[in-house]
Amino acid sequence: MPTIKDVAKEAGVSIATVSRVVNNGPKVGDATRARVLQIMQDIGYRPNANARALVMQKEASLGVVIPELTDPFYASLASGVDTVARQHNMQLLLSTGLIEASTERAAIELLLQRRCDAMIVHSKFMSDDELTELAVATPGMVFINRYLPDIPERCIWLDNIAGGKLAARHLLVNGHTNLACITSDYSIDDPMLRLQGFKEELGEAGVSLREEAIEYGAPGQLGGELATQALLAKNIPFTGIFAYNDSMAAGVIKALHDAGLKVPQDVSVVGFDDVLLSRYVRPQLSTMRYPIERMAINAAELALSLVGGHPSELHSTNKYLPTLVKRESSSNASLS
Amino acid sequence: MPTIKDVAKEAGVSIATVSRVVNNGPKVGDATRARVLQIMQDIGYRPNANARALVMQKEASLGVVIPELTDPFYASLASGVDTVARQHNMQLLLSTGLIEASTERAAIELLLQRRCDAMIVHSKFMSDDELTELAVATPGMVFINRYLPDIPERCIWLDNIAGGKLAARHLLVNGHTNLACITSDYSIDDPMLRLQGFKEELGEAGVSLREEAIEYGAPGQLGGELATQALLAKNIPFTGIFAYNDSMAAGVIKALHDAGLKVPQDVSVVGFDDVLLSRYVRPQLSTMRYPIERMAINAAELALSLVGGHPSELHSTNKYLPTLVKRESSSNASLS
DNA sequence: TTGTATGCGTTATCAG
DNA sequence: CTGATAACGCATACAA
Repeated sequence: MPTIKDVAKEAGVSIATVSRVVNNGPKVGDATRARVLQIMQDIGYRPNANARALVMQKEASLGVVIPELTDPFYASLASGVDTVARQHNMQLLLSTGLIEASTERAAIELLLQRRCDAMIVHSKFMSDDELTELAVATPGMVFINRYLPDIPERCIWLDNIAGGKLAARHLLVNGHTNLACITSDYSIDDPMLRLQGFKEELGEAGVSLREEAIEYGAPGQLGGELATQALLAKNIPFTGIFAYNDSMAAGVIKALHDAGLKVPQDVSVVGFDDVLLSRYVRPQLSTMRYPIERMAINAAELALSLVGGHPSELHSTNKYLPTLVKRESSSNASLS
Repeated sequence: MPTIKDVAKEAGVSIATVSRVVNNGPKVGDATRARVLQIMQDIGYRPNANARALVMQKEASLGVVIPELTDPFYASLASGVDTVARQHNMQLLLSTGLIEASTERAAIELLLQRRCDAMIVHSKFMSDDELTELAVATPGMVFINRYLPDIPERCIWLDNIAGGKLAARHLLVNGHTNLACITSDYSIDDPMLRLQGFKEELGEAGVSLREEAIEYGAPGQLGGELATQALLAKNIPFTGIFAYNDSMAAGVIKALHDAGLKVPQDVSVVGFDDVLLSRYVRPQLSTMRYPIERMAINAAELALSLVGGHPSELHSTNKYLPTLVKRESSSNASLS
C-alpha cells in the first residue's frame, strides 16, 4: 500500500505538500495540486487513517457496543448509529457484549484501545459505578437503554414504567380486568419496571394483578410459549396478557392457539418493542413502540457533540416515551 | 489517556521495558514486571492500537461490509464474522454498503483506509472487474455470496441453482405440477439463478413453468404480497409456489390467506434463506436453509489465514449447498 | 508557494 | 536484564 512518501517522490515534491493537497490545505499551487492529485489516483494512494488518528489525536470512528447482532432490536440500534457514522464519514466500530459483565467490559475495552472517543454503549450487566467511572474518563461515551443516576445527561433511555402503564391502560380501556403478565426472568431492570408500571396503572383503576398471574421465562419466543403453558396450567381466568417483548408475545400467541384459545376473541395480548416481527406474526401484534433507532441516532449525535465540544445541542430531555401501536392481537373484552 | 511514557516515568524504567511487559516480552525482571504491571493498572494505561498497528504494519481488526444491518440475513452474516473477530480478540469494523455501487465502494474504501487487511465483503452492485482488481491488491479480501470467475478461491458462495432445483424437487415429489414463482425484481443474479434451477429441475420432470406464472416484486413481504395478488388476478391454476426468499414467502402466504386460499391445503409455498421469520410466520415456512452464518465464519477464517500466510487451510470447496427445511407451508398435493 | 524537521505512541534493533 | 534510538505514516510549526 503506497504511502505519502511514494506520492511525494513520484511527484517530485515534499511530503508536506502532498499532505496539504490531501487535506485541501491552504496555498498549494494549482499545477502542483493537479499533478499530485493525478499521481495519488494513479498509484492508488489512500491516507492511513491510523497514522492520521495518531498525529491528530482524534479518531474518525464511532463505536457501538450491543449484546448481539442477530436480535432485531439491537440491529436497529446499531443501524441508527451506523446512519450517523455514514453521515460523518466515520468508520463504525462494533463490539458485541453478549450477556455478561466480563464480555461487555472487553467490548468497551477494545474500543478504548482504538482510541475511539465517541461511542454509544448498551450495557445491562456492568455496575452503575463501573460504568460511571468509565464515563467520566471518556467524555464521548453515552449510554443507551440505561439510566445512570450520576450522569443522566450521558444517558438515553426509555420510560419503561410509562410503557407498562400505557399497556395496562389499553387493556383496561378495552374492558379487561382479569389480567396476566408474561415477563422475562433476566435480572435486569427493564422487566421489573414494565411490570411495575403495569401494576401501578391497574392499581389506580382498582384492579389488581395476582402474583400467580405473573409468569417468568427466557425473553424469547420459546420462553413466552413455555411461560404461557405454565400460566394456563394454573387455571386462573384472564382475558388479557401483557408480554415483556414481542418475541415472548409471539410465544404467548402460539401457546394460546395450541390451547384452543383465540386471539383476540378469547384473550388480548400486547407486546413490547414493535420489532419487525410484530407485523409478521398472526394475528399482528398490538405492542408498545420503542423508538430505538431514533434514540440511537440521537445518542450518536450526542456522543459526537460531546467530543466535538459543540454546544450542548437541543437535547431537551434524554427520556423517551413508548407509544401504543394497536394491531390485531388486542380487542374489546365484550367481544369475548 | 496515559501513554507508555507515563507508565515508564512513573515506574522509573524505560519505555522499552514497559513495552516488553505489555507484550509479555522475554527477559524482564520479575520485580520490574510486577511493578510496571501495577502502575499500568493504577493509572489506567491502555496500549494505543493505532500506534501499534502503525509500527507493526498489521491491523488487529476484521472488516465486513454488508448492505444493511436490519435485514436478519445480513445480521447473521455479520454475526458470523463477529464471532471470529471475538475469538481472535480483534475489533470488528463494520461498513454498510446499502444498495448502490458507489456506497459499496465507499464502504470498502473506509476499511482500506483503516489498513484493515482481512475483510469479508458482500457486494452485489460493483462489477466483477472492479472487485477483482481490489482483491488482487488486498490479499485478505474475501467475497461472500458472490462468485468471481477469476478468483474463485477468494469467494464463498451458495449454489443458488441447486437451491432452485431442490425446491422444485420438493414440490414435484409432493405431486405438484401446476407451479408458480414469486421472485425478486432486483437485477442481481441470485433471483435469476434460483429460478433457473427451479425451471431446470421441472423441465427434467417434464413439467414446465409458464412465463405468466412468474411474478416479480420487491424482495420483501409487501413485494411478495403484491406479486401474489397480481398472480391471482391472472386466474391461472397452481398448487405450489416457490418464493425468492422468506420475506416474500410471508407476503405470499398473507395474500393467499386474504384470497381465501389455505396453505398448505390449497397451495404449498416454499421460501428461501430460513431466516428466523420462517418460524414465526403461520403456517411455519418450508424453506431452503442458507447456512449464511457458518459461511461467514468460514469466510472470516479464510480471510485471516490469507493475511496470516497460514497454509491454505482445509477449505475443500467454497461452494455451499442449501438444504430443504420442511415445515408446515408445504404438503402433498393429493390433500387438496 | 514549498520544504525541513519534529512528534504522535509503539515495536524492535542494538548496545550495554 | 535493561536502555537508547530508529522507524511506522502523517500533520504542522517554522523556515526559506
